Amino acid sequence: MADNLVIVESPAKAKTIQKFLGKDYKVMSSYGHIRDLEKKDFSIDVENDFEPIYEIPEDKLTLVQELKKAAKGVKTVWLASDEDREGEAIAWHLNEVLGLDKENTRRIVFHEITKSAILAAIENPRDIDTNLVDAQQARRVLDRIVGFELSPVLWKKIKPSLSAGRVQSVAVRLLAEREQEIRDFKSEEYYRVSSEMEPNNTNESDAPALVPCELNKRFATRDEAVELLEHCKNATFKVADVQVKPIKKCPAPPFTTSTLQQEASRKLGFSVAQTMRVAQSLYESGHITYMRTDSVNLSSLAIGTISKEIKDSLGEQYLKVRKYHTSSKGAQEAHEAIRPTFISNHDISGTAQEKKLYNLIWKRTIASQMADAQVEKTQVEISISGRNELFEASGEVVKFDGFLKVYFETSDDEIATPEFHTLPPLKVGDVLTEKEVVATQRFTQQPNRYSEAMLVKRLEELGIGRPSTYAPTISTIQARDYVVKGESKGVKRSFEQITLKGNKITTKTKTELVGNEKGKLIPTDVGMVVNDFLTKFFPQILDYNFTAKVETEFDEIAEGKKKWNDEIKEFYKSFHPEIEKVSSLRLEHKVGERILGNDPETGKPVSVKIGRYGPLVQLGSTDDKEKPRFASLQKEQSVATITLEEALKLFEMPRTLGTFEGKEVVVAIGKYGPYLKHDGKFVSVPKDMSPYSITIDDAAELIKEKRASEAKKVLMTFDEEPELQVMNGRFGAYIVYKKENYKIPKKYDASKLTLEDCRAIVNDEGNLSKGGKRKAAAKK
DNA sequence: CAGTGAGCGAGCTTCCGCTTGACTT
Repeated sequence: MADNLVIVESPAKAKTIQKFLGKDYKVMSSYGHIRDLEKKDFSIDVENDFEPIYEIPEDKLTLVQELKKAAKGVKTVWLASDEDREGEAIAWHLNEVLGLDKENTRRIVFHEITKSAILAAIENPRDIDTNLVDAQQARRVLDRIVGFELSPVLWKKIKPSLSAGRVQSVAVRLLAEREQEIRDFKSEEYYRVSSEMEPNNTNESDAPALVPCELNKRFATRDEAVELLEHCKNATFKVADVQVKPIKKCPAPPFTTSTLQQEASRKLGFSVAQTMRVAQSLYESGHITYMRTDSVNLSSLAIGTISKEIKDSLGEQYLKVRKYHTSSKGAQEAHEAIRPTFISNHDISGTAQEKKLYNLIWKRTIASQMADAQVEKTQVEISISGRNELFEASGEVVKFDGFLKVYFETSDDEIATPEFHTLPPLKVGDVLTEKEVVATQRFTQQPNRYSEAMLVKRLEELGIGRPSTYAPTISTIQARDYVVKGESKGVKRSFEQITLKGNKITTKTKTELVGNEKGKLIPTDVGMVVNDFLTKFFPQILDYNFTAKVETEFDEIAEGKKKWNDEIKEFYKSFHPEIEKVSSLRLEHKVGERILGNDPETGKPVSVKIGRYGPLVQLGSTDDKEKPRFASLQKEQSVATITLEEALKLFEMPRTLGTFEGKEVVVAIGKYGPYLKHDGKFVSVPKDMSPYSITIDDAAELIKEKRASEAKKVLMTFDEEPELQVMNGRFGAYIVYKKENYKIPKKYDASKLTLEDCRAIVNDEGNLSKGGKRKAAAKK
């Protein structure tokens, strides 16, 4: 029986520490928090100094029982949760819930999982820091107040089940404002002039022959650009200036959660959630250190092994030991940076994704302790006789590759290698001849939408959210339908390219795709309307600095300068009346509603707004004797941009097309797009056909096609057993009997099944497909 | 697979931060 119980937050960590401490110590994990505010109710006693009402969540009950039992049997309990606000609170909750007594309880902390760090921690125990715990309680209570008071206002004013919170609402705001910028953006035309020139005295054979360069001025009009090209026909080009400057390039610091998510997104195309899933599995199998961290710090042990690795494989000159400092707001630095546990492992075994991510982490870690790259940058200015504009060219020569070496070593296509191009040797006064001069019509670009990783970056800069919540926040705002991760297909645009070559000027029209963005976060109508509402009525909460402001208060609580309930009371005093006020506001129009005009036929008003099930258009008003008509917006339409004409069109659905085989055919737009209804059956209208212009003949054709493909689905029927059919599905033949699906075992030839075979298959329980059960479980 | 929405009704939804789990085609 061990004399000591050590409790940490993560089971993987527990396993490692167990190895360091040996059998006198039993190391267990709390799996994060063991207690929280009650899930259902507000659970803050406002009248009683904002006393929080805690509960042990159901899924933690057995764990807590086990911890209690373990604590009873030992001399000393060591609370070894992380050294940050949340970790301190976990220690305190454990202390309370397990009923530990002061004599036998120690609080210890360490920032890195190394034997020496843990032994040192055990030598230096302390008491639970109640001020830090109070700072956590303030954080927790504030978030509950904001979330649980704000959300019901949205249910009442916009639509049920929506949510708002200190973090998610600001995340949506960032996206909504960017979207507004894009909507307001007016693209402007300009002309960019570039050229390729050849030095007249080319004698060095291995140097590049051509100088790519660009004019230092953009032209607003085509005429100005053409005028320059005309001028270039007879102009002389001379090197006017050559500047050679040494530049130093420094490696990036080791990964934190947020930078790992950004790099994995850029270089590997991983989503934020995917990165975390893969990193989790690397962590659990012991390949990397903890993946939820805001620290760029490396343990001295790690710096030692990394230095040795660099010296041994690349040489001393590539080594430069560096200490990085975390600059991000609100960082709590309870862990190390994300790094390989053993830097000597250049590769690991695992899935393809695990290998790729590990490789990225390995390179970044190694590079972070390597020498700067020394680059010589040459900037050249080329004058045009008779004009003031200049052509500019630049080239770079790597004098010492330094940390860049680890990128060059493996020429992995997925890893972007920095590009350096060199110039031919040039000196002032050298004369050049133009091979061609090209003026290209360009348009100023609309701002980019956020990718998941870019959003995380921005949130981190603002100090909003924590490493453990970046990925969940992104799923929440999508689950609420505030944001979709989507494609904006972009539009084709043509542009002109005017080329001067061999004293001739020619014009070509080319096309390009603009605004084509994949996997970007796009706010929905609901997201835009909710954001407008929240920023208008609760500007203090939606303020980008709100979190930073409350964080400084939490810091003061942690330092013992302020009492947490006083701070919360102060906040509540101003916040709660706002909630009451806005909640009882009688608004003339529904939030986000737009009046589009009147229907020319009936004269009734047409409006667009967010309904209980999403965006809709309304024809007629509720005060009218006649009930108003409603129709949902189509996927590509939006509350902000729909016109009266487009809205009126929506009311044309559902529409009766005529009759086919004596039964009515109706076209309508449903949840899954346009469809036909005929004789109680549904047929989808293909994407290339418009439901507005479809004719009864088209419809009849579609119905027949559907029947034909249906017929192919049924392979066999038996007169004796009408409830049994052999069907042709996506994965081959299967049997349907009394609405249950059965697999056909391999020993049968599916095309030659007899009724007896089928009965035998159905009677064997083992052939029953479990598909239905899984769906039922997923619904929960 | 296949719209609903304007008022008698019943009760539900929701926050942020810690941490993993496991019904398998």
